[in-house]
Amino acid sequence: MTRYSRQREAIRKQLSNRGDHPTAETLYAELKTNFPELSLATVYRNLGQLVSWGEVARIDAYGAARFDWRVEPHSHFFCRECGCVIDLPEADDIVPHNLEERFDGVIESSASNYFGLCKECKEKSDKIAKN
Amino acid sequence: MTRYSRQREAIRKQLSNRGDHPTAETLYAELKTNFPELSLATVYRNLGQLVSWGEVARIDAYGAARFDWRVEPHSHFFCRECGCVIDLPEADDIVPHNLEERFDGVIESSASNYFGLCKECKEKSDKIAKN
DNA sequence: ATTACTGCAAAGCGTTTGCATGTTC
DNA sequence: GAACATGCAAACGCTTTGCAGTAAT
Repeated sequence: MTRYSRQREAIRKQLSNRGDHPTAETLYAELKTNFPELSLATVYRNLGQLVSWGEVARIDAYGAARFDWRVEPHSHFFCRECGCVIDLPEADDIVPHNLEERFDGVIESSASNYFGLCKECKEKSDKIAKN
Repeated sequence: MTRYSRQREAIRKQLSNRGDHPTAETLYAELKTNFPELSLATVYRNLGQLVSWGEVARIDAYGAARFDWRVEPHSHFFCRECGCVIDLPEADDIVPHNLEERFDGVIESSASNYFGLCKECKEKSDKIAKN
């Protein structure tokens, strides 16, 4: 059976308070300030549990995994400049019609990833281009 | 300038001969039989170059990266059972209309990933279910 | 009292890098 | 002979695991 743990509760709270998609390391650093004895392994272990319980989504990003409080399927944008990950305005993780008919296996889920420059990085590069 | 190398040529050939999406390790193991002095680092270095030259695509899969001779954008299916990666019948990596208008950055590319059971694994699990 | 959860450190995996040597131009 | 490419091993970054101790039920 699963038991209460202060650490898990803190991780849950921290992740739900942030709207974004922190890495385990980021979460760890933040929690560590008010929780000096916390260990990174505990963060990973708890995130793993939350994911397996369907409370949290794991975004297998390029580099370190990111964790997302929003579990409903939705798309993500990855900025190639600053590495940030942004929720896209609406879910479009819909399997295109015909695809399932023409594919011989079973498609259970899908994820669309978009790549480019986020607003901030776009503005920065525009500025540089003007000079 | 870039120079000829037997190793790079062998990697190119091996990757283009296979229709699938091998990992660096798989490629290395295969080439090693006819090329005993080959080093894994060389495989990684050359794959990296081929990717940066646009000759090969890197699929940042879950676990180890996979490499794909097909560079035109197309979707991939990941089997949760055997871990295989399959090209999907047709490219649908099209940025949904409206999305670019409602997103404040620049979307340069996208990738759709599908997850589930491949044909073989589906048949296996069907068989087990019948017993 | 039982057994889940913790912290720590060590190991794991995939990948990259430093360096001396070999190869291509 | 200049510079790119190689092989090897060591280091890397992210993540998991083994273990002895702590804490929740």
